[in-house]
Amino acid sequence: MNNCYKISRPDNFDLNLTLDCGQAFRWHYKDDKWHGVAFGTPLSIQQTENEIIFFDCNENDFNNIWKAYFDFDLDYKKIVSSYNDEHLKTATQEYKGIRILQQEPWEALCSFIISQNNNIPRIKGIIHRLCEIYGDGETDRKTFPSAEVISKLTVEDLSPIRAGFRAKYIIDAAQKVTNGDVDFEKIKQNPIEFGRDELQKIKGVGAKVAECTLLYGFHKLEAFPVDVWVKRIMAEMYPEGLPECTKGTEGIAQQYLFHWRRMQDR
DNA sequence: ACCCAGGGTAACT
DNA sequence: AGTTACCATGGG
Repeated sequence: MNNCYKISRPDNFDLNLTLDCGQAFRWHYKDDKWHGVAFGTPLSIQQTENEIIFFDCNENDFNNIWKAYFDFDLDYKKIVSSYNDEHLKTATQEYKGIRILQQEPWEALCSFIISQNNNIPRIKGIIHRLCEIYGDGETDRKTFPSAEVISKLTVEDLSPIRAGFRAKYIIDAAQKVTNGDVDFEKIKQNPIEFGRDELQKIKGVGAKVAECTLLYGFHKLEAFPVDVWVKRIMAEMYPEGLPECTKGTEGIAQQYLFHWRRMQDR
């Protein structure tokens, strides 16, 4: 239980920014560490100047789960340095180290259904209650409940999580994922347009939720979620659209711009 | 009391 | 095809 696994800190990786930039909702910071659960596995993780320390984690867990989760195999330095645009240069320098997590598709889908017309603190609260009630494991380290489990619930069963009008959407998503109407394997294997159509079969999933699911759950880096903040950015800075240099990694550019713009209003 | 939040749906013109 | 009220909930 006390074993930990250390790596030297990768280029362009900042744990605090990556876990607290509105892409994942289950991590919380306490006693100099981040605590969370992904792929059914709890983790505590700490960043020092030169190292990343994974607590209660062996080499297998690192290689099988966390290496991909934190996207350590992708060269962000190279991608970000290709952004020859003034706003993007500013955002990527000021918030250097944000990465796109590779979350579980179902968790990403469910989380961003909950995100609609909602704010981040409340999204976190709803997801926390969902996991505490229907996930497995110890308190505060519960797994994210599977689509199969949620597919058998009713709107009344979900009332304690206080998701409001989104409860029926969560259940519809769980049922379609479980019965095969929405096929995650096909979304993985096919071009992004397929995933857009497939995910929007679900009630309560429109363009924005689909883009978030494709970006954070399927690592489709060309996905480009447009929420109220990105809408402001586009109106204020890119009335003609995103610059060419972001082609293929629009989702990464979006994450930097989203966080940068949000921080300006506080 | 009013407005907003990592939106989407349905019912209007 | 393009607008608009409404949807639950909670914080400012």
